[in-house]
Amino acid sequence: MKRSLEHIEYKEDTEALAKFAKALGHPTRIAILKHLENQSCCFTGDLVDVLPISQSTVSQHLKELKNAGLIQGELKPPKIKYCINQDNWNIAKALFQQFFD
Amino acid sequence: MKRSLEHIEYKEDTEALAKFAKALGHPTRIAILKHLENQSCCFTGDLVDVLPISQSTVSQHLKELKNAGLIQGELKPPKIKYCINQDNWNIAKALFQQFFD
DNA sequence: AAAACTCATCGTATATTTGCGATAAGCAAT
DNA sequence: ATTGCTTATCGCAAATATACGATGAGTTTT
Repeated sequence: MKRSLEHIEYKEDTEALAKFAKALGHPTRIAILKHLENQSCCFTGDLVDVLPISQSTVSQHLKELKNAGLIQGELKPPKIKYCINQDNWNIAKALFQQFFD
Repeated sequence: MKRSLEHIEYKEDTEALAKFAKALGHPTRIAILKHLENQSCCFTGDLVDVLPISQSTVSQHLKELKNAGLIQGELKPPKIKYCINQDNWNIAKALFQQFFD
């Protein structure tokens, strides 16, 4: 980008929807969320077993989903249990529903 | 990416949903689609007037939405009339609905 | 204390995305 | 034919995203 200063601004809902959509914009992350929907929760290792990518890459995708607010991690030493963040999930759901009429 | 060969494969629905989500993953493109939903159709110039970015950038975003199948362009010389592609829109809608339960 | 296990982070390489101005392409009107 | 209008494409620069192996941090078990 040439214009690094001055962010382009949009309405709050537009930004929020785009942010959620962006987080969903990779098949690995869709696969992770689908898995979490079934299992309701799971550990990172479970995902590494299921997905055709390395552990570090899985971890990175989890981080992005966490940043977007779609999932949350809970410490269950020595593992970490990931679940869908229901509050934000419902917000995302509502935004997409509204968007598609 | 280090592994440029051999694409990682996911289920068809997962790939399709991710592709649509990726296309929606930018506020400008959300804004464009929202505008098209209201107006049902519009010209590129209308969007350039409304959006805070240059004409060439608007054109690029339109191209991406077209590649994703979410919109289609119709020649109305000397302008181009863009509309939502209802068929694919409905497919996307169904995929998101199903995804969010 | 040491070894083992689980997961995140770092460093790196490459690909893709985003944005702009400039230019080209297509058509309409003069 | 030339001009003007509308939109796409090109060429570039900078930012982000994607992926990996290696390493680190934190626990648990031995």
